[in-house]
Amino acid sequence: MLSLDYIRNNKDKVIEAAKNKGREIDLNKIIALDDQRRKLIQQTQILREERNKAGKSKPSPQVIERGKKIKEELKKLEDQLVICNQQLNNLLSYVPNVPLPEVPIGKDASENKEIKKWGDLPKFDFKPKSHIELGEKLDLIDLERGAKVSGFRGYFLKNQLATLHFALLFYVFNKLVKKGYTPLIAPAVIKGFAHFGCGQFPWSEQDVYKLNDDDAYLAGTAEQSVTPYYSGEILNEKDLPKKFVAFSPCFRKEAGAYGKDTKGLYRLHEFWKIEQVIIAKNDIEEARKLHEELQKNCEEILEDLKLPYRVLLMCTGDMGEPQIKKYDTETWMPSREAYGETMSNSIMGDFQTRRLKIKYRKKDNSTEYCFSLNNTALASPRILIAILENYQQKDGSISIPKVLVQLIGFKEIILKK
RNA sequence: GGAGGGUUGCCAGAGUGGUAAUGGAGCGGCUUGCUAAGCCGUGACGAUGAAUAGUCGUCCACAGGUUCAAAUCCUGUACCCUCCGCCA
Repeated sequence: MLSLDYIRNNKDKVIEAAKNKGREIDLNKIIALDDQRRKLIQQTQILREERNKAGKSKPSPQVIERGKKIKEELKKLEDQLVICNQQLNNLLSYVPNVPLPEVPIGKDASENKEIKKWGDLPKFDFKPKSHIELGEKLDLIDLERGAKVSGFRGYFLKNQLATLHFALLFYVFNKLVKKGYTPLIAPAVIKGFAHFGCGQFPWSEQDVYKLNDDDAYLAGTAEQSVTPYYSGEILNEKDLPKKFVAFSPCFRKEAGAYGKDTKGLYRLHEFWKIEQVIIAKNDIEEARKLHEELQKNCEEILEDLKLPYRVLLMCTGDMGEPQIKKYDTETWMPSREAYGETMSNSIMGDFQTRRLKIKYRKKDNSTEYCFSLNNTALASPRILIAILENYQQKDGSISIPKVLVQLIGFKEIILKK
């Protein structure tokens, strides 16, 4: 959410940003509604002031008569104000955030900028298999029974791969805990306000699972439960930034992705993630530094795992509505003969914290909305694609990344007779 | 699932129809002068304003209702606590 003051003072910027993000907004309508809202507020305040003054002592019959009149007039104005606020908030909730100047302007993924590449692509002196083939041969992934039991995009991870999955999650979780991030096991069942606060609603409602008739939804990422952790609170400046590493199950309907990535472990309804979330001061330079820190963390993880990756600076057309700057980190996946997205690192400015009412008290005693940031640390099973395919051997076995061997207790996955 | 109790500012806590006591913390200021103490100020949000000035309004979990007037009375909802039942 942008503030009305900001919108009024930066009309052209906001219009330009929405255009670059491919979103339609009607700022003139928003400003007209805000004018109307202010007028109604002023009118109600005058009447309330009169009522309050009359209420200071026992009223005379004339004052009671006048009071009845005020009550009627107020009721009319307040009803108008409710409608006005509803319309205004509805339009306002669709206004996307304004990207930073260094963000390239572009229509879609083709205009993202590659800014880094790491690691040598594996050279196989045999025909490499996809993770699906490897998973079937070594009895590590059961997609058929997954679909039978869970439905489309369902899966079982099995045998050594199930153990590897846990080891990866733990390795990454622990790595960030050691860096001073506060560990959290975060809920996956969350209320609507959390989705709205993070900017998932109103734009991506079709991608979220709703539970029965309650105010209960499944989270698509721990960002949606951890960012609202401090909602409605005022934090102390000296306690910022708050850095979290959170584990949670993640659920996505993938409603807009029918027919895309329908095979294997790439696009799933249910997966697990270690997420980094930061609540920081309202300071863009500090936010840029923290953004780089989050980026370094996820790159270190891929380097520990010795997986080749590249980093993209996302263009305006391929970033989400709340974001002002975003890096995607993509990991090499031999069967795709391409890098596939495994991490996504964003600065949100005060867009989410304004919706969630997360503020902090500054040294001069005034309050200010915080900034929020988040980046994936590890998403599994997707990352398993890269591990299985990059670590496959000529004899059909799969070696294990060194950093995990101690944790997991075996060095390779081999075909069982 | 059943029974009862509760929700007031950063915290504690008074307040049963006339518009939020009091104590403490933190922060700021002043004074004294040194293992610290005392005094003063300080809730959030909104309208108006150049203003972090003043004035006014709103906020006692949330949403409605009754009333000239609601923290206070009524209804609904959420959450917390205690006990019983069930349970990984």
